[in-house]
Amino acid sequence: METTAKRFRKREAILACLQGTTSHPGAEWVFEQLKPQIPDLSLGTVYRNLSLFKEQGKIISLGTVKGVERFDANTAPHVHFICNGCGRVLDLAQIQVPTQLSDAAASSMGGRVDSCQLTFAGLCGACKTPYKEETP
Amino acid sequence: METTAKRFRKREAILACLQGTTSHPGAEWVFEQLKPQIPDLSLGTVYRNLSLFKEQGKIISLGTVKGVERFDANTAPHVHFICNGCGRVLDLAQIQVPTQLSDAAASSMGGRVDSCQLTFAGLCGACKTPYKEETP
DNA sequence: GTGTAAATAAGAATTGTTCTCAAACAGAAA
DNA sequence: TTTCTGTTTGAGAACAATTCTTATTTACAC
Repeated sequence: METTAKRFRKREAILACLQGTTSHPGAEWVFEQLKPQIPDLSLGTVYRNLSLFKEQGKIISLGTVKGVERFDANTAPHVHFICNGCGRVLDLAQIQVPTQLSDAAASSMGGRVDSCQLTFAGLCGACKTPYKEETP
Repeated sequence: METTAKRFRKREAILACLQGTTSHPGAEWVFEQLKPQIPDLSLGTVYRNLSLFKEQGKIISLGTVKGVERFDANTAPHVHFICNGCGRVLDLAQIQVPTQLSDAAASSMGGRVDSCQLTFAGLCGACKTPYKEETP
């Protein structure tokens, strides 16, 4: 029977959805993705569980892009690029934040550094050379 | 009469307020600061003008911290530290993001890098060692 | 004075997110 | 099986930050 996954926890589906994409989506996107498979999914459940995963450290928040909080199931420290054109968030896996920067940060303000986020913004390859956009 | 500047543009007051602080505030904070001097200031005006300044490049947005967008009139690239204890945002003027990182970012994704933000998070000196009393 | 375009106040509308609560569910115990 | 108990959920109300609308005010040119 095809009663496989649908009867089980939606929580797992939400985490799996995030783990199965590199698009650093927001809650709404996850909801839209899962809705066809899980028609009785509620947007509130998506928010609730994303929030839970964040607390548990299973996912991280990249902050809000254009008013929407974006998430990443890749919890390893890595660098991001936000396209101001299309809003996409890309991983820049090649780039590492030098550890001496973290050390310098900690010592320069006498506190403790728990995490760091390096984010570049600009235009991605596709948006850099766009089709001509007209205002009517 | 002391009706000198207050009857003139609120826009200027909003920018000046942001330029006169290092606290990386949000719209509400700016509004509260100016309200005593400009009693008929509207919160909408603060939002509108912050948005305008951002567009014009006169200020930058640090993104949202706990749901509130924070701004900085210091448009020179610099590093920030967010204290998870007290929520303050500090400048780490001593630290620079190596330019080769930006270059690497741009070339690795074939786009254009317009800005970068390096943000550390953790506990500031005060929050790291709480209740440390000074000698009386 | 009149005309005009920019800036504003006030608050309504919008939007992303959180909260409430009753119902559904999963698993343990009887 | 049936009952019990704590967990998860759907639906939508509530909320807060931000944006939008509109009528009014201002600055300035004529």
